[in-house]
Amino acid sequence: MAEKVTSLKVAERAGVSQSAVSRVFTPGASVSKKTADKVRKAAAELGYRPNVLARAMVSGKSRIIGLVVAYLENYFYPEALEKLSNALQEKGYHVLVFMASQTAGNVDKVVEEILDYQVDGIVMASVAMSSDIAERCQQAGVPVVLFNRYEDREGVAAVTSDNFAGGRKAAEFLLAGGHQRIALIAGWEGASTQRDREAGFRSALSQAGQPVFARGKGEFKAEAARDAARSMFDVPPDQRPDAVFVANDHMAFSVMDVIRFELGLSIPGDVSVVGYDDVPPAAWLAYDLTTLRQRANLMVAETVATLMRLIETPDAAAPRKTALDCPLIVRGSARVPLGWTSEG
Amino acid sequence: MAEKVTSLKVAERAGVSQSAVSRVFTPGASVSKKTADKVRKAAAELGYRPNVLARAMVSGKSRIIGLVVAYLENYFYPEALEKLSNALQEKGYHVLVFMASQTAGNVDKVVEEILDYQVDGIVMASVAMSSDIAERCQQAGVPVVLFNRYEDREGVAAVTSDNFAGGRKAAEFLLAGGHQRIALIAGWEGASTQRDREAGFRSALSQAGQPVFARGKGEFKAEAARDAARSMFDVPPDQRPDAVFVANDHMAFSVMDVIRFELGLSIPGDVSVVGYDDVPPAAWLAYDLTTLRQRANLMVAETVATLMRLIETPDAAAPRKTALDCPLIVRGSARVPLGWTSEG
DNA sequence: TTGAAAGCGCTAACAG
DNA sequence: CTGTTAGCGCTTTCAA
Repeated sequence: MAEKVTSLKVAERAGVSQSAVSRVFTPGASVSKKTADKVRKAAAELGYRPNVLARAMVSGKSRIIGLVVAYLENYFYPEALEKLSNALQEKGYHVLVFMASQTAGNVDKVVEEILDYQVDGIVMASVAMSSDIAERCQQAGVPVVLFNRYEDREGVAAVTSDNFAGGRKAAEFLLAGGHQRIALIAGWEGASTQRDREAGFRSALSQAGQPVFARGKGEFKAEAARDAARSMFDVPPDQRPDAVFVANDHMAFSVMDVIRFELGLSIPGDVSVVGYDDVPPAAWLAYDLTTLRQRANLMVAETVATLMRLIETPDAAAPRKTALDCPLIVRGSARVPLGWTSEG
Repeated sequence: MAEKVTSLKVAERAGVSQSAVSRVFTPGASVSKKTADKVRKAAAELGYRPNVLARAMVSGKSRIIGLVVAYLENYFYPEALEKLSNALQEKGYHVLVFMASQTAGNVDKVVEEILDYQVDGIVMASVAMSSDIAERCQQAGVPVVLFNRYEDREGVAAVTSDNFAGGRKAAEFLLAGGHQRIALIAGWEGASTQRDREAGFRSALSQAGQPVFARGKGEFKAEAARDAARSMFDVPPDQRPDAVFVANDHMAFSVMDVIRFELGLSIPGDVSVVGYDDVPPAAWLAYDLTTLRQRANLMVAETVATLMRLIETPDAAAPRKTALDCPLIVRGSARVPLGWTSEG
């Protein structure tokens, strides 16, 4: 392997000082065109590129963003990851990925590791944050943005969709469809998204004077949702819900599989199903799932904007919590009330 | 934000030299238990953790692996990414992700950026590698492993499944099922995976004296596959294939949608479908897709092993190309020959 | 086993 | 505008 090409080598070849080389590669530094040309020429000949790590050390800015994810089985996240990585790349940042199982201590450990890399910021997708760790980041001066989760606690920025409103819309749609026995398969109780979706759902239902006919625990996992669906629907017809709101699409698919293929019921003939997220498979015709769309584009854009604001002005006002509107995408998995059209 | 805690601060508090602190945090360095205890105590009190970047600068090892991906819509990759990241994390490495569109120059640019981070190795998933860039990495002394692709060129390590054998199995299964008009929807021609799958498929077919009844271009994209399926199947019954091998699951789903929901044909009654990858949705009952399983676990394990070998012994023998066996998973989307059982 | 000293490759004042 | 001079926080000789 060839010798390492340093700025010093380039400087020698170009006949300038080493700092001149540095300046040429530092946007906004003052260099004469003549020097710049000489340096660029020498750099090109040598194949020189600045060492990002060295730069990070002295400048204190690594241009690395740590990303913690725990849940790539939910296809909302690959999409988000892709968009996030692209958006950050455009701003000259790169993403260091850390997988975290939702285990208690694990996330904390992972965040410590992230901090070791002197990241400029952290995005936590679908993971909860202990206050210990929040403080640790604060004290390290590293801004954190929660993605698709939030903490009630002050001072932690978060970007979500408006899950409460989304839950309401699901219920309203089912109500308008004339359903009488509306059930819910909930996600993992530890998630703010789950809590808000259920709260919104319940609020609309009770406003209409209807109870939640049945409630299953899906934990945001396909397996758990399948079990929940079995005990919810494998019952005599008169005890069976005629509609179910499933707290995310990932679970909704396995719920639909149980309803149609294990129990031989028809969707939406016997049961209407509404999901949440609008991941790509929701649009596949075999599912054709009516669902609340989380707009990954917008959520990512807002996340990046928030992060940049926090990085550039660390002493800014209290970090913002954003909740983006969440359109109902009407497809074929739930009976459509007369005259109702999709919001998407 | 509190002051930065450096090894020097810890040294002062522990009453030892700064290098003593360094040694305590360097596995395998020689320190007395007494010093170690003092240092650890001081470090804990101060919340000290070594700065990975500084360490990387002097040691030349960043413990960062660059990962280039281009294709997260194919759900084989999120799975692989998750497993890869986990496996690497266990070995004390972390993954810096770079999204690359398959555009010609783009990958090269991305790899340059990766190199700027002084990564210890690079994994390229589903992206081709120009020989320019291969040389660049070589000269920078950074080992590269191709994941789910290979280059014919010597000297580039690669991990794939045995796509030729897989293609053969697909054909043999369809043949054994008694199909007379077996078609193919191909992936992107630039990919070695596509070429091998098709070659294997053709080899078994011609060995049985059958032609490829029809061939569509799916490009590994759902949209393209949909169009290909439309023109392949929306024809008079006697010109219609009775079976189709689709070069990956991602495309197979949209092909199935066209066949069943747009054209009202039955699977496997009118048409048998076989895919490739065995991504999670292939097991969802609404698709229940017979497919060749790419064992992400094994592929990732092999990738990590290869990478570690290359990192630890840079002057090792010519990098290895591995092709892992690929079992046929028999489900309901293709007619099952009598007495045939799944390999998975 | 330990401390002192010399950098890793770069940026950021500071004079000139 | 440009060169000189200090480091960034750490590992690693080299003597002691």
